[in-house]
Amino acid sequence: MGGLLVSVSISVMRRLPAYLHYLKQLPPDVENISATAIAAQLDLGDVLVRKDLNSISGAGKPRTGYSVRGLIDDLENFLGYRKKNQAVIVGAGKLGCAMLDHSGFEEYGLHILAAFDSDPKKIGITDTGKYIYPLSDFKEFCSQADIKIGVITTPASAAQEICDLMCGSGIRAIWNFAPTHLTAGKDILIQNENMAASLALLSAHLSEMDC
Amino acid sequence: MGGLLVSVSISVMRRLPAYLHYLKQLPPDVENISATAIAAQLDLGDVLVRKDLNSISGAGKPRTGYSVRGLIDDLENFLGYRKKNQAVIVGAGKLGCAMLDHSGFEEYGLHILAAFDSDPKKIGITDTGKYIYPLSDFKEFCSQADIKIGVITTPASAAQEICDLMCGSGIRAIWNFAPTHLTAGKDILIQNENMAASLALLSAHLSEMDC
DNA sequence: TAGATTGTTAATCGATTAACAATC
DNA sequence: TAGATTGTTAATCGATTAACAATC
Repeated sequence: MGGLLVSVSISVMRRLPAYLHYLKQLPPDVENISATAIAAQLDLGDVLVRKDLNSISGAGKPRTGYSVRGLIDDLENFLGYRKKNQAVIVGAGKLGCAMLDHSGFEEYGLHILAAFDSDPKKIGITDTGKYIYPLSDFKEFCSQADIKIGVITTPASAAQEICDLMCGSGIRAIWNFAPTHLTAGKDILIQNENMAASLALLSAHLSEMDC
Repeated sequence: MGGLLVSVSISVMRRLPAYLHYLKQLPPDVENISATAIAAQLDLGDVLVRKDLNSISGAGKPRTGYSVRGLIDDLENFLGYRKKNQAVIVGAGKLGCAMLDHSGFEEYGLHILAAFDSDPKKIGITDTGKYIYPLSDFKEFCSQADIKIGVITTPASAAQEICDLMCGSGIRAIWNFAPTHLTAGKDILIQNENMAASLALLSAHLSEMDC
């Protein structure tokens, strides 16, 4: 039930999950760890790690380092992994269904309740027993369940329309997998999972090596 | 068959696909467009757009702007979307299969040939007719087909092992969806699709709003 | 020509790193 | 105490923005 009001830059935020993951896979008998050790494992500078950790935790002690347990606690709280964020998906294609049935997001506090699709053939129930509802039920469902997070896995052509629908249904944060730029009011966070950019970076790396 | 050897920072690279997507969805009668117009649509600064475009294309003309056609050509070539990059997936779970069957990556020049899994129950053929082979065939397959890109969609626990296998099979660029940090030789590009970080950003945005 | 737009050089901003002081 | 490690202040680096000159 933290609620610590610390604000941290986006670059820092991106590294925090990596620290947490590293700490969690340490053998259970490791009680303390130094920033230098973490940095070496994750290919980062040691001062950077110290600064990052210091900004969300006060747990570091000279000579001994950081308490692994304490750091995990602070990271999980700060990252919201101990909250239960309810979410819904729009777009029950392959990717949408894969995400709906994927249990791994629970670990990060994301609980995906259901998916919605405009295609009547998609309506039904998945392998893991989750429901796919008609898109017409979307707004009602979201306000009933007080959903704040929406995931878009539609084709690019439908994404902006769905984005608007989400904004009109009380959703405040959107995780967008459609390869397109979405516009929404500035109190709505749009987090793009930018696969096209990732692919371009892979391709560029290969081209570089050809020379 | 471009091959222009321009190198561009990662931040620029990430924006290029957004420009391309915007240009492609313009009505076909728009022949020229100004950096200012693009910038407004994508919530970017106009000078930034001009600099980005200028670094990969020489097509800008004072007073008229950029040729939409010319820009699309230059972007597609630069981003490697017109190349055919062959790739394979390891980890034929929900996400792996969704990606294997997803036709959308072709548009970005990524052709996913097949998937591999260590679980014998997963071996077989998908809805779209692609094969899932036993992991033991992986190395042989990659060298035969001269595969340079590997996609990892295994659980975190198996990811490093698969990463090593890929490196030993001639793969030069890895697209990692497992939530873990991978280490490989520095001539191998590891592109992490950092979902945990995305989720943390969504969660942080919601917490901020509670106050 | 005048005006819109590009491209470039200088200024600003933010993030990372280096140097060092503080502490157990 | 001496030494390892943290945390902080100053320096560097890179990316973005502002100002302006060049061009059609």
